[in-house]
Amino acid sequence: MPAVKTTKEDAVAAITEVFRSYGYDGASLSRLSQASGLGRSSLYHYFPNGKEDMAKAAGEHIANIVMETVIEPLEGAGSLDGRLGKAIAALSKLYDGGKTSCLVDLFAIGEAQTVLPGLAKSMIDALSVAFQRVAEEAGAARKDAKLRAERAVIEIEGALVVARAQGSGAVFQRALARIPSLLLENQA
Amino acid sequence: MPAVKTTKEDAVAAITEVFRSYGYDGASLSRLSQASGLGRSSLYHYFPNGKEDMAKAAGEHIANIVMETVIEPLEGAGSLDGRLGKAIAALSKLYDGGKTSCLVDLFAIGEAQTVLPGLAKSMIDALSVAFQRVAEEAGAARKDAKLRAERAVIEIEGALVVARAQGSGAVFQRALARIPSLLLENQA
DNA sequence: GTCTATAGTATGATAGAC
DNA sequence: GTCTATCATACTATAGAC
Repeated sequence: MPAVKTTKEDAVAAITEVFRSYGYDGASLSRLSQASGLGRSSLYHYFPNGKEDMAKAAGEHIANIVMETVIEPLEGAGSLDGRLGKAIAALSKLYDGGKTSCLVDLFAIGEAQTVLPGLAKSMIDALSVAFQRVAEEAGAARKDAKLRAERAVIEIEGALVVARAQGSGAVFQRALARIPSLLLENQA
Repeated sequence: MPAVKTTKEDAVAAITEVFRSYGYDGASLSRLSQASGLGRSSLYHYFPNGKEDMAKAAGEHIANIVMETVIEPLEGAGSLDGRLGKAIAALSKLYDGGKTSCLVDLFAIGEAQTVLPGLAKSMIDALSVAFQRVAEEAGAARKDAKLRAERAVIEIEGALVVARAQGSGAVFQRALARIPSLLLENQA
């Protein structure tokens, strides 16, 4: 078998990072081409609808990572603390300790909203539901669990914004550390 | 005195809303011109350095509003509850109940970071310090107060992101309602 | 699949008349 | 201060050779 050079998967990963750094509008084809190592023509070969397709691929890429490394561990086997620990570790890795942004944030700005309708909302909903189930399993009533989950998601998104503004991921790490007590503590 | 038609102040307000809706990259001169009612030439008359100057004006505009309607009331006279209530009402108005975005978020993306260095951080810091003083006045130790303030700022920024993703301001209103207990409750 | 070349459009920005 | 006209550049996207 020949040595794999640049697979589409590699390109999608590189493209995703460009969108996460520059947002939809700021992710020009020049940057996407340079980051992926693919020329313009190659980009259009893999993504016939151009930038729009690339953004969709980036969204799916991140959604898959979140599903596999955050949501599934939360719904898997093991102790609540252990499952939550895995999810939090995955979030820390996904956002590079607070140094990278969230596509939910960036893809809900301006025109990106119309090219990727529903993506941001569906990702927020998926994480909220998973957190809610964790809180319910810990003994919280449905309504309380829903609120706790909402607060956990807000902490994550808010801490990423503050971290980016401050140029330091420390605030994100502190926020992640609060998630367990936020979801599990002081249950009836 | 002649009837005031379109003052620079009005233009800045309109321009600010464009940046808040589309981000720095998405705020094209066409949109800025249309929203402000000023032609391209007029825009360059008021803002000699073009888009960069407009973004700076937008940043200063928002910073002034935050200072006058949020920070100053927090540091003014009256009961803690009353002052905090004023600040929260101002935040609700500033973000239109969660329907508009925060420039701290949008101006910390991609190239906007370099054209407006420090703006996002300084706004986060100013609000954090004001919240911290409130928590300290309520009896919190400095370290605890600093953490409470950080969490309050995270709640605001995070709730705005989630609200935008969900297309509903309800989550932002709930977050604002949590600020008082977050800063004042369970003090030693 | 990747290359070169280029179309067509939008961008940010200027010049000069009024 | 606003207008028309325009510049140079960057953009997304496409065509056709290889």
